[in-house]
Amino acid sequence: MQDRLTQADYETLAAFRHALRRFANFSTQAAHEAGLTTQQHQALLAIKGHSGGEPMAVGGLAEQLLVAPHTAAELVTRLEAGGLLVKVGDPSDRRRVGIALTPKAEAALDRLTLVHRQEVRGLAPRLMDLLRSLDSART
Amino acid sequence: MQDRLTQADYETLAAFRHALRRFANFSTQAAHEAGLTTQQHQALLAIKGHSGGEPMAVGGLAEQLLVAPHTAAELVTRLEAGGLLVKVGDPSDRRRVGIALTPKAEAALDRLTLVHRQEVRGLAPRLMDLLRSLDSART
DNA sequence: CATATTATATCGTATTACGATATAGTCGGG
DNA sequence: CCCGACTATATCGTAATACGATATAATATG
Repeated sequence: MQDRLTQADYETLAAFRHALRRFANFSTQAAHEAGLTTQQHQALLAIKGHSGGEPMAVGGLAEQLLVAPHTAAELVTRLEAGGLLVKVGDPSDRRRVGIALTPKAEAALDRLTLVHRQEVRGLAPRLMDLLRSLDSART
Repeated sequence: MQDRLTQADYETLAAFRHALRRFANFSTQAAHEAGLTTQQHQALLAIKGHSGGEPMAVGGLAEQLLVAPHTAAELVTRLEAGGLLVKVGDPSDRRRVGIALTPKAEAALDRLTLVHRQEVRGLAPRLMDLLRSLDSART
């Protein structure tokens, strides 16, 4: 379990990080081509992928993106300015600000999600290999 | 292959990105506790994980980190100032600047790599599930 | 030997997440 | 029913860092 590190461990972990960076890079570029920053794209995806019944609020977005609530608030402000989402008041708790995607955001996200699914599918075999390599030496 | 997107696709992809963010977050925090930024940590890992015979140069580091060469040069400058690496001249091409880890860097990287291997091992099952989910609907 | 190309470095700038703080709304005890 | 504690969101100034444009040095090519 906590056996010594080998040079192969360093190499595998380096390759793993490299693969993650390549994916992040691909994603950032795809987002930019759609006129979005990668954070904006990931915010839209988090909102769309939010399965709960209630619409997502600013705080929930912060939680999904692992940023501070006030950072999510800033992000939402920029997205709203770009016409990608609208704020909807929550009658049951008027502090909360629900957020909903606009058709423009849905369209952009749809395109981005298609190419991302494609990319992840292509990436998967290599990623799985690396994950297994890091695990295989386990006692 | 290019079948329609379902709500499940959005949710799986959102969960995948969430998992990646959690890993990135863990890594950044671990690096900070070791007195490094995450880029510095990843630079050290890339250098250590570089298997080629020649020592890694600034340009090679840039390639591994997917940043512009001059960004890698800045990063190297900061790492050198922190006593984490030393530049070694290349006699065969005096433009090139080889980079080698100091014992201090080796020690920090050793500790970080152990906890990262642990974290990746814990992360692997979930990640593999998500990767398979994105692939399973494939025709 | 002049010019193009490659490798690294410098400088100013823009983006963005954060800390500190502010405002608005909710809730529970007395 | 109202006051203080708490929660949700928002604002502002700041720091970190990757980038574009550019510079310098070394090598390669014709």
